[in-house]
Amino acid sequence: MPKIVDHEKYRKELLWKSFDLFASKGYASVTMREIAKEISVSTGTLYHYFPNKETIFLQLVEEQCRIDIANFLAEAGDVKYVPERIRAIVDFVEKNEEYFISQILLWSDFYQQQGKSEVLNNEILKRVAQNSRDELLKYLEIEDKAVADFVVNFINGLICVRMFEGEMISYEEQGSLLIKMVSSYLGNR
Amino acid sequence: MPKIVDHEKYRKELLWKSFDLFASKGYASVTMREIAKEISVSTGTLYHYFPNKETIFLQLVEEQCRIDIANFLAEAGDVKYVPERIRAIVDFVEKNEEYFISQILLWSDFYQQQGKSEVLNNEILKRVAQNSRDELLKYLEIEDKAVADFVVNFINGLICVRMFEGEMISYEEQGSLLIKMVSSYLGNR
Amino acid sequence: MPKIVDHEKYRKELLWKSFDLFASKGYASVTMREIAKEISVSTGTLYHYFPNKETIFLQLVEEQCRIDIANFLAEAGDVKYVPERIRAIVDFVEKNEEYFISQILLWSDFYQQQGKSEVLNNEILKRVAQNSRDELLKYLEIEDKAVADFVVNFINGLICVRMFEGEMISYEEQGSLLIKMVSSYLGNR
Amino acid sequence: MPKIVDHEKYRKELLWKSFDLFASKGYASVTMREIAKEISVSTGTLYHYFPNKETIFLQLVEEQCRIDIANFLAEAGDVKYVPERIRAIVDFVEKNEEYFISQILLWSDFYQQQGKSEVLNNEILKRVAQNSRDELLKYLEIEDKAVADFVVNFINGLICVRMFEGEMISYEEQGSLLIKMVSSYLGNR
DNA sequence: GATGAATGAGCTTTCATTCAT
DNA sequence: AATGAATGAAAGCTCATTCAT
Repeated sequence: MPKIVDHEKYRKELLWKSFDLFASKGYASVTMREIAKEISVSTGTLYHYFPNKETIFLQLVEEQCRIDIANFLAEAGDVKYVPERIRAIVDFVEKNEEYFISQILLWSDFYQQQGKSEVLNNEILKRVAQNSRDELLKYLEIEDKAVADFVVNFINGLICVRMFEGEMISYEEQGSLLIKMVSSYLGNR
Repeated sequence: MPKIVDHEKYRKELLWKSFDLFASKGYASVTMREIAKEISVSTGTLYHYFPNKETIFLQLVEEQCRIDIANFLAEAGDVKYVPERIRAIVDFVEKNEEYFISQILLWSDFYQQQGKSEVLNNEILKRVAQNSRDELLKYLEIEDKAVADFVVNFINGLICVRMFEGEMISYEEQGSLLIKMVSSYLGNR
Repeated sequence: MPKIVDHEKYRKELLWKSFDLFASKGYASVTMREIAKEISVSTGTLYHYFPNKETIFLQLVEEQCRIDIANFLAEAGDVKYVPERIRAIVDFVEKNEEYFISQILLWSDFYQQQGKSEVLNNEILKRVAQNSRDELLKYLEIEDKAVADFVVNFINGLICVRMFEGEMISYEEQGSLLIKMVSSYLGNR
Repeated sequence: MPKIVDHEKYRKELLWKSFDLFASKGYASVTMREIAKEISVSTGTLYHYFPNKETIFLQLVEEQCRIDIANFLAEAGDVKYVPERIRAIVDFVEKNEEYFISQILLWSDFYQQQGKSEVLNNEILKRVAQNSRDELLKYLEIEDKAVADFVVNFINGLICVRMFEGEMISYEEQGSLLIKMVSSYLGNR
């Protein structure tokens, strides 16, 4: 009998332990040695559970997105009207802005390291992006898919812009505008 | 002081020559040797004109943004109505998507290296971001500043989303939707 | 002592199962994990039966040589005249060239790891080398031992040269020449 | 002006300084750090002059073979008859046996590390092997190329056999036999 | 001003071996 | 006896930066 270890479970544990490091330093500048040290194993052990650095990152992204969505849904609760649901998303993003910014940074860093086509063809990333968007669309319950996409895109833009321009743009103002626009558009159709 | 003039001029020349390399490979994965080779000087010379890699990148970002706006304005021409002006921006972004993605990447990269507060307080970046937005707002000629910001934010979101999700989102669909929304909103006020 | 018998038997079984791997990849580039996987045991078990990688290799070489001779003798059959017997050897070598090359490689590898004197004094290797040569000489049935050695040496050279120079040297041509030389020499004495 | 260094000349100097290390430890077990230390430069400098370990080895083999042949020709001098020329080669090999054995070991080691097809298709190795053989054939001045090849192959075999079986085989006996065989064969044609 | 040789810390990854279970 | 998780030194190689010329 080998040492009794639930391989899968331990793998996920290691994954979570490495989260903070990636979140704070990005993909490229985190070294395998650092990860190993952070999660208190040897580099050898790290490679026993993950074939390479890229895989650690990818699996982390996947795990993490699953949790994000669950968190949001739990927190957002059931609200009746579209405007309130958009508001819930905007509020959630505002509250967790720092986190979402570090997410974009992390993805960008990975993107740069791996090259465009690698990223766009990466099965895990594709699945994660698709899944996140789907869950959000499902939550929004806007029949016109293009409009639902519009909302998601705009909110992404908001994060992105806040990242580089800071307080110049306000969630309150732009969120309200988004709601008005969408309401007006959906009402007028 | 003729010497200084030459120095400055040459510095900018070197900067421009390195542009393509950064645009296509990002910040992190470009090496100083590569830059030197691309612009046909030695690494020593590179260090004579720029104190380090980061500075090259930073100065490049600044130069480049100045030109972007000019390019856009030249290409977009004078159009009478707001919808057409939004369309012009969306088209410009679509045509130069690759370029705009590398812009985001470049900025993200810098962001990560410097830390959030550094970026938001960095004079160069602040000026550049402010300036780009101002020029765009001026071009749009939308009286309500919040709405103008809305348009700019959405387009940023579009780029960002396309970067990670690829063809899943279409400029045509989302651009048209943006125009309809804004028109409808402005008309209804 | 039935346990010991089983142990020994199992050890040899493992040895044989690892043969193909060593033969095709050499000594250095085969890892213990690979061997373990190939023979369907854990690395732990591997170390239970063999103290280290080198020992596996060494014991394999010994086992293998014993079999080589048997194989050759079985295949070669009884032929009457010296030229035909030389031809049989050359043909056998040509047919099993890949194998003989990996033999040389295996031995060289060991040689390098152990140093010259170790090799020349290594009982196992000495016995194996001696035995191979003896069997070959016995098969050749050439009375003049120097001539028999000559044949064996030449064939060794052929393998060695083919290893580094490939198709440049042909078995057909050089084998025929060897036969003519030896016949002529033996006839003329 | 850069530091004045004759790049080519210095490269060869570094090459020669690394010779002993390879000769005594083989290819695989010599590390880049060891080489760097041996020749008193940093690993960075090593990589400034050679793109990788393989290239160092290959260029060394090439340089070295050139010298070997020159040495032999210088030492062998002009001798009139074929038997004497064969004798010269055998004597040279006997005198430098240790060296030739380490050569075979070195090549074998490299062979194992790179894989068969890599070696047989390697342009440098092909050229070196061809060249060495050509020079030897030219020296032998035996009209029948097959016979000349025969001599070279046999001598290679001699080295190879001596390597593994040591004193069991004598240069004196086998060399004389080779000469007799070839003389007899050439005389009888 | 200009060159490119030189540095060496640091990177990801591998692997024989050990040992708790 | 058997397992495979764990180790960590060491491998080949990269790269921003310095500095003698």
